Amino acid sequence: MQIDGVDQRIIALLVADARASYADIGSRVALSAPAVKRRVDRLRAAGVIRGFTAVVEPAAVGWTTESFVELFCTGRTTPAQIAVATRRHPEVIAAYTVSGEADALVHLRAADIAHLEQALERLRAEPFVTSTRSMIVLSRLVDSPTVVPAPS
Amino acid sequence: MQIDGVDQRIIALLVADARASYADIGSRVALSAPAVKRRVDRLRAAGVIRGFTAVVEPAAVGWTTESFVELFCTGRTTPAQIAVATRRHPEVIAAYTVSGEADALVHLRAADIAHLEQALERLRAEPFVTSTRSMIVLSRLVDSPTVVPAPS
DNA sequence: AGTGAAATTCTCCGAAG
DNA sequence: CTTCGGAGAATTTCACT
Repeated sequence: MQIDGVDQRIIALLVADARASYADIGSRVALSAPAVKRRVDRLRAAGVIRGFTAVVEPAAVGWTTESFVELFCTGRTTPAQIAVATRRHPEVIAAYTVSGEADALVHLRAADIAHLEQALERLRAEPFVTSTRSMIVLSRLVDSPTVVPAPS
Repeated sequence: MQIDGVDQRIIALLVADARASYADIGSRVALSAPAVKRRVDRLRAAGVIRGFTAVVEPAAVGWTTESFVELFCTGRTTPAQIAVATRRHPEVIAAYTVSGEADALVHLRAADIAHLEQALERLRAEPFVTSTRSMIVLSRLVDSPTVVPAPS
C-alpha cells in the first residue's frame, strides 16, 4: 500500500495517543475530521495499523517479573511448531526465531520468580526444546512504542 | 492503588481496543459510561494505564529488520548510563538490564540490514561497551499485547 | 477531500447510597 | 466521602457536493 507523508504523521499521532479525536488529528495535519477517519480506516484495512491498545504498567496488575529465554531446539523443529507451542503459554508475550546461537527468543512475563520458574519448566518440557538460556530482566531502561520515521 | 475486578476487566477491554467507547465498555462491565470514565481517569492518574497507542506493523512503515543485542559492559557501568546511551539511538525500541552473562539486552529496529549494521556500530562505539552479541530476528512468532490476568 | 446534519458519545454537575 | 445517573457539549459518521 502507498503511504504518504500525511499518513505517516497521522500514524505518529495515533501512536502517541490512540484516543486522540479525528478533529484534533485533522487540525494537526491540515485535514478535516472525516478525511482523517477515511485514512485511518484505510490504514487499518491495509494492516498498517494493526489495532489500538492501552499501555499497561505490568507491575500494577501483578506481573512483576520479566525475562528473555533463548531456546535451543532439535534439528527438525519448524518455526510453526515453536509458534504453536509458545502461544499456548499465557506468560509468553513475544517470541521470535533468530539467527545466532539460539533458534528462538521468547519474551516472558510472570507474576513473580516462582511463577516464572513454573512457566520456564513448562516451556522446557516442550519436546523439541533441547536447552534454554535465560536472562531475567532487572530493570526496563527504555520502552518506546513503535517509532514512525518522520515524513521526508 | 487498589484495583478491583471491574478495573481489570476495563483494562483488558482497553488493551484489546483502546478506541472502544466508554458506553460500550460500560455495557460489558455493567456500568454507566461516566462511571467507566471515572475509573479510567483514575487508572491513568495512578500510572496503571500509561497511555494509549496505535499498534503499527513496522514493515509497513519501512522498518523491516529487527534484532536483539546483548551488551557486555565495563565493570563500572551503571544502568542509568546504559539508559541514557541507548535512548540516544532512535533504532532502540527497548532496553533492559539483565541477569546472566550479558549486562543489558537491547531491542533494535532498523530499515534494513545496512541500517542495522550502522546502528550496531554506533552502539558498539559507546565507551562502556566491551563487546556485543547479536540475534537477528528472522520471524515474529508471537506478539501479544500485555495480558491482564482475569479477575478472580 | 470538504461540508453539513443526524446519531452517538463524552463530560460535567447534581443526587444517592 | 466515594460512586452513579441525566443533560448540554463535543465527536463521530454518513450522504452529498
